Amino acid sequence: MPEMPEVESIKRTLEKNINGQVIKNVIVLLPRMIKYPDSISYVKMLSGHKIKQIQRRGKYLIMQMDNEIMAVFHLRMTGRLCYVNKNKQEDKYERIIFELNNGDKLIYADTRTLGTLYCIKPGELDKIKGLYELGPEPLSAEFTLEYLQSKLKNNRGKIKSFLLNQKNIAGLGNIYVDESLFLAGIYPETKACNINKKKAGKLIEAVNKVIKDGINDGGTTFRDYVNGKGEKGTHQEKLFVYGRDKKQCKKCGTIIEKIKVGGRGTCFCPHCQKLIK
DNA sequence: AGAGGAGCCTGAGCGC
DNA sequence: TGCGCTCAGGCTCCTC
Repeated sequence: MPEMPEVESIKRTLEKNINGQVIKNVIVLLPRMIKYPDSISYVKMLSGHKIKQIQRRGKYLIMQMDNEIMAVFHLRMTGRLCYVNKNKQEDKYERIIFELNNGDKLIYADTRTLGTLYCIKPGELDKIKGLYELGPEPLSAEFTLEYLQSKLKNNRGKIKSFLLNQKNIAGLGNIYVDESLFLAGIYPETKACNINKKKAGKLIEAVNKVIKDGINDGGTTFRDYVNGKGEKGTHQEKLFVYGRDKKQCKKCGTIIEKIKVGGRGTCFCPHCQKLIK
């Protein structure tokens, strides 16, 4: 389940191989994955054009083309974007194939087919609402204590739901949110508006650390995630709470518990993470 | 307006 | 062995 560190790892492993390459042809095996415009226009807009560079924003991957077109990918849970050379055998879950001029391929594969692909012209960013409305990135200059406090103040929902909302902070998903809340010592059902300045500062530190460590480890692989070369990440070995329910907390030895918060499975340490009232 | 829940999807894992 | 159920989770859409 790719979150920001996984998508960043995909970007980094792909860029060396695809920047400057020309897309010879696009084969759309599952047209419904193309959300905008339609699959026929999608193929036309990209075929014969050079990939200038690949960028990441939140959990989105963006291929900038030489004709000012942007090909945008969101991998959701099981999407994978891999560079493969001509002789590699096919993946059962291939959905979209980008044939490159050198004979290699860029493959979009997706088991559960929940990923979304778009192709937009300059000025059409608002066609992708989720991308258009993204909040600041962790580790960026915009992700400040003042910003976080101003957002928390007006939010009466739970902090876990707040952190998962991409309009507040771009790129966090279930794994990194649970880990961030553990590091900050905050119980996931704490109301966002109850988090004071000191705790908000801890939360920023925690989010930044978790994201940075995740990127350095090449992402977290629980099930499907692989980078642009098809390799797994290693950050799963360092998780404190996610996927560790009924196990001992690595800090205090208390048994990690699992509850549902806003419909999401949520792991936490009942000793290390306190409800703030 | 903001919060919460359903739905989209397929595969893995479980109990019977 | 196999059936049916639940869960996994990012995001959009809908309702309250």
